Amino acid sequence: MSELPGRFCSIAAALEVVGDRWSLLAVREVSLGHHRFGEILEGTGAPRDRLSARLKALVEAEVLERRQYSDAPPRSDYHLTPAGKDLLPVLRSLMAWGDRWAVETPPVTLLHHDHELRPTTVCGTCGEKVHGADVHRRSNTPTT
Amino acid sequence: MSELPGRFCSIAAALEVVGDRWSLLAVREVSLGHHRFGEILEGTGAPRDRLSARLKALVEAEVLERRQYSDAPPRSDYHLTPAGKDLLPVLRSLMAWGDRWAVETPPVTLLHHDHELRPTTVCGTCGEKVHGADVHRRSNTPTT
DNA sequence: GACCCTCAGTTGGGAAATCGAACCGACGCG
DNA sequence: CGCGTCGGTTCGATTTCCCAACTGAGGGTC
Repeated sequence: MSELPGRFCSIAAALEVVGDRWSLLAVREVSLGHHRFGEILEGTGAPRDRLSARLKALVEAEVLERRQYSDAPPRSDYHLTPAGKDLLPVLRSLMAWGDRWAVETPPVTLLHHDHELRPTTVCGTCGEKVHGADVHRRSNTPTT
Repeated sequence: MSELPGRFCSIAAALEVVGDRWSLLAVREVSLGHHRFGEILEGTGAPRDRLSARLKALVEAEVLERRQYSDAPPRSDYHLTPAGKDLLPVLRSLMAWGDRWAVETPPVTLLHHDHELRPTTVCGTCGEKVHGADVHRRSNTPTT
């Protein structure tokens, strides 16, 4: 992780890992069950070399795991690590935003069990739905 | 919005708008109450020209609004539109991910009223906490 | 009015990332 | 042997990015 010029925060840190043009789309493809290079290539539309580099970086960052599933011919596929699975809420919120503000017709709907999923953020501590006005920042408590 | 080569989805559409290196950081700065160009510049660490271009694009995409608050000298500042405010859940989930997987020490804590906010995704329809295994995709219902 | 400062950009040129297309090597098939 | 597939890598051209310098409108001071 390089020295960042701006304010340090975990959003910037997260974007250092998955903030480029293709990473999140690659994670989306893997999460959709497309594990092989060619599938991810087609699903994302990324150039081969970019995808190759990104997958390498995501494996390095432990977002994806590369598994060799055949020796002859040598074939491997990509799977989500725990960190990768933890990106799914990010993808869901991004998709919800895109549905609302970046496309005319939402192309897919997520199903939660048998009904529509409407992703909603609540506070894990008190269970209450989160409204922007209720949230404030606290500097890191310097208690070592 | 250009023609995308890969699978069409709202995640890709969202990333077309805010998927570059500086957009989300700029939105973060504005959401933190830093509305002026110089503040956003310092907070993000972006080059001036990049930031200028990004802010222009975000205004164009109706994520930010530019308001002239002084004629002499001509000064304007940037505010979140409804679409911009709707990005806050994305930022929160990204921050939660970064806290967990991209930094050692979470530098800030969000407060919900007077206690720690732990962002959690629930289904808005049934209120149940969302687990990845419960979520499935449905193609767009072609019912016009 | 001369001088210097701030703020919000714009401009220019070089460095770096990105792109599409072509190529490569290991293998499988007939 | 010749062809096709899969998963990349390499190449050259294009695009984007970054940094530093400049602009331009105005303000503050003497």
